[in-house]
Amino acid sequence: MARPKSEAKRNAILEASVRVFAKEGLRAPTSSISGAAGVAEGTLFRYFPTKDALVNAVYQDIKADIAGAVFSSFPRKAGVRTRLRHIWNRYVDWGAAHPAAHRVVSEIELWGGLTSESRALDAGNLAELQALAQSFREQGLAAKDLSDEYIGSVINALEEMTVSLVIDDPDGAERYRDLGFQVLWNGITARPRLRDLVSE
Amino acid sequence: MARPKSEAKRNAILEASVRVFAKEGLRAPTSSISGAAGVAEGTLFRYFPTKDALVNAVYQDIKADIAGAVFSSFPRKAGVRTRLRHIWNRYVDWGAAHPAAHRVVSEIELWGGLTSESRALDAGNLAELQALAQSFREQGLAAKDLSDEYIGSVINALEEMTVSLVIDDPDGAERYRDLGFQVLWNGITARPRLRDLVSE
Amino acid sequence: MARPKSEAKRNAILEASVRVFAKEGLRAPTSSISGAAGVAEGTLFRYFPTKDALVNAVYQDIKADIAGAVFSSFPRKAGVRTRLRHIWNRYVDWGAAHPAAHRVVSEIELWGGLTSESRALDAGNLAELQALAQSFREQGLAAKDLSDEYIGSVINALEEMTVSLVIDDPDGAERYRDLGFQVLWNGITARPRLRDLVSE
Amino acid sequence: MARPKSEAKRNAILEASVRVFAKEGLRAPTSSISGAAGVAEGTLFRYFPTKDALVNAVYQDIKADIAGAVFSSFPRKAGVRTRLRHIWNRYVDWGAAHPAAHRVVSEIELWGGLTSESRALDAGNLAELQALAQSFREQGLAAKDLSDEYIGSVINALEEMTVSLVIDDPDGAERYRDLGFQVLWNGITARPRLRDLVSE
DNA sequence: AATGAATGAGGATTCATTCAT
DNA sequence: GATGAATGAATCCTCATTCAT
Repeated sequence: MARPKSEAKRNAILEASVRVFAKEGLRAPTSSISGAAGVAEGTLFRYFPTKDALVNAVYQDIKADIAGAVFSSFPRKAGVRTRLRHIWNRYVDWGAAHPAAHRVVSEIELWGGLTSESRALDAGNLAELQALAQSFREQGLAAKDLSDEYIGSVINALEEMTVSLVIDDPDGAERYRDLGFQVLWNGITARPRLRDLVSE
Repeated sequence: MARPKSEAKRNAILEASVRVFAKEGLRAPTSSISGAAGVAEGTLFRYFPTKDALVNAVYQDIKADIAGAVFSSFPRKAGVRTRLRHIWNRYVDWGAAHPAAHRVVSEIELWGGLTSESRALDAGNLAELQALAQSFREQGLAAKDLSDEYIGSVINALEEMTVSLVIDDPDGAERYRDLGFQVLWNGITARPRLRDLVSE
Repeated sequence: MARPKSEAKRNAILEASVRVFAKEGLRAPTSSISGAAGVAEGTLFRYFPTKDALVNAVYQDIKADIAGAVFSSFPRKAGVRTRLRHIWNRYVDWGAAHPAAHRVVSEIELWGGLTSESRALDAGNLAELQALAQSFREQGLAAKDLSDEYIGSVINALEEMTVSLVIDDPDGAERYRDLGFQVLWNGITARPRLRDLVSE
Repeated sequence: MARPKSEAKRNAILEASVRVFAKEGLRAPTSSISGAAGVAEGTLFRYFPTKDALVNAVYQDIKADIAGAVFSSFPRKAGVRTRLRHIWNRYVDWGAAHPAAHRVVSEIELWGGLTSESRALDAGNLAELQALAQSFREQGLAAKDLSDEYIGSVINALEEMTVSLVIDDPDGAERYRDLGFQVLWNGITARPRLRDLVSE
């Protein structure tokens, strides 16, 4: 090879994309991104054939980052509550630490140009979430009528809410994180005689 | 005249905007909108001086519509739960009935071009919500540590989640509506004796 | 209508295209053309949706012009030779008078982007030519074995040759025109008694 | 060294150029050509300093190939008709065998970037042709008023016509070749008592 | 000598907005 | 007031060419 296609440059473009998209939205020109990445306009297109492909790559990159953050040292053997709390904390912390990426993911999801491959990436995370939801239900902790999928939605909705609150008010981070988990737990666990069941 | 001539034409443009923006995103050309509205390209700009102004007007129009749907015949004298349930049902039903508008509002909120005037519009709705949260707390129903604002966020997050679920699966509408409210209620009301256990 | 889409402007663009394409080839930028036509860059695309469409329109426009020149006051009742001579003269004269257009048509034909609609336009002219060839043959004038189609090809080939010669050397126009016709006539008419000599 | 290393590579590029130019036109990117030739993008420019130079080289290469095909074992001592027939057959056969190269030459000739050196190459062939025309005329075979140059043009025009017909309809190859020659011969040779017949 | 990554000027096309009718 | 033709800046992407490896 004359010069290998630098991984560093690819990452520079992805990171610049996050920064620029966060500030200007997905309608930011590719030239802003190449500029922010310190490469020529044409170079961007050697790494990503179209702007759409770039956006998809940004999405996949962030999703992989989230998955790494959330599932690294995941206490797979621990009790349901501990595992859920792990995911919760990790995701909220990730969001707090990466507000730009968080914002960009939201915009991309609304965007309408995601490839099915990109969408498939979520399946992994989701599967893990639903596995958790399943053992949650099997232990009789779940309020009746809640499906695995539904529980996943609730977790997700309250995670997103919490991340937004934390980003808007970083000083309240820990409080929001705890409150959110409490609301989540109370929201989805069965109420009557809970104390017997919740011994963990 | 301050107002341009035809209110009907203005509404046609607003409605076309919702349809077109829902399908193509905010990056849809103004010419698509004027076309969909059955007016000439130039006419649009007699009603809205710029595209940004149009987007803001769309936002305000939808928000006003939501407010009308949610607060019309609001049982101001009824109990907290009834009032909350009223808001909950009305909002979810509105979302189910207006998926396009719902989607467009989400995109506009992420968009970054909302004027402060537009943002202020929400204040009204929010005020009502927080009034509700306040009496909710005053009656000792709320889990401790939940501020009015925070309760508003939770309501909002679970509303959005529920609307999305209903739009994706209209047949489950009523079930999602009820489940969502149950999760909300359990999530934010105090759990008499469980506090001890939940301390982590 | 606010302002009708000016036919004059459309023609200005077509004529500028011929001039510019003749000088710079089909790879000339559209901006050169709009500039030469005295309109804005964007205006060109209101009249022709793509560059390809423009090239096709140029082709059709020129072909129509040729057909007009060649078949106006066509002596349909006259003898074969007169009619052939009419076409011959008119075409050669047209080419001499429109060297740029002549050149551009050649390049477009080699280009590979002609629509079937554009190609169909030639059918008209060709039909007329072949009708002529047919009556030519029916009168026993044609050398044996020459099909209508083939005769058409010969006419065309010698016409093109003649036009090129005339363009390169305008002073010899009349001579080339006469010589060419003589070669054509001798080439395609039967030679009563010469067959013996020509046996190879 | 003056010559770059691999003659094989140079030829691979030239042949790939013909293939690619025939399919995509001269506007084909150099990267398509290097790809088709199995060399790196940069390698092409070690053999040909610019794209224009490559096109000129392609032209010269094809022209040399034609000259080889047409004038190898040329019966220099034979009669005019035999010699003309030799050239005719060889050229038509070459065209039939190399439709891509034939097409590419046409496009290059229209292209406008040929160097004078490239144009000069034809001179050789042309000289031979005109020598033929000269002895043709000297033997009193030519119709009066036909210059050597003019006769060359006619030969060329009918050759091109014939090659095109053969490429479009390979089954008719031999027939087109013979017919074409007959038209050519009749077209340019004197007709004994033509004036009687041609009374117009 | 060969490679292919990097470059950036250039080109087709879009679209918000203006303005003549 | 309504229209839609006209505008040209802005954008995505291409590609001939250079140059580090």
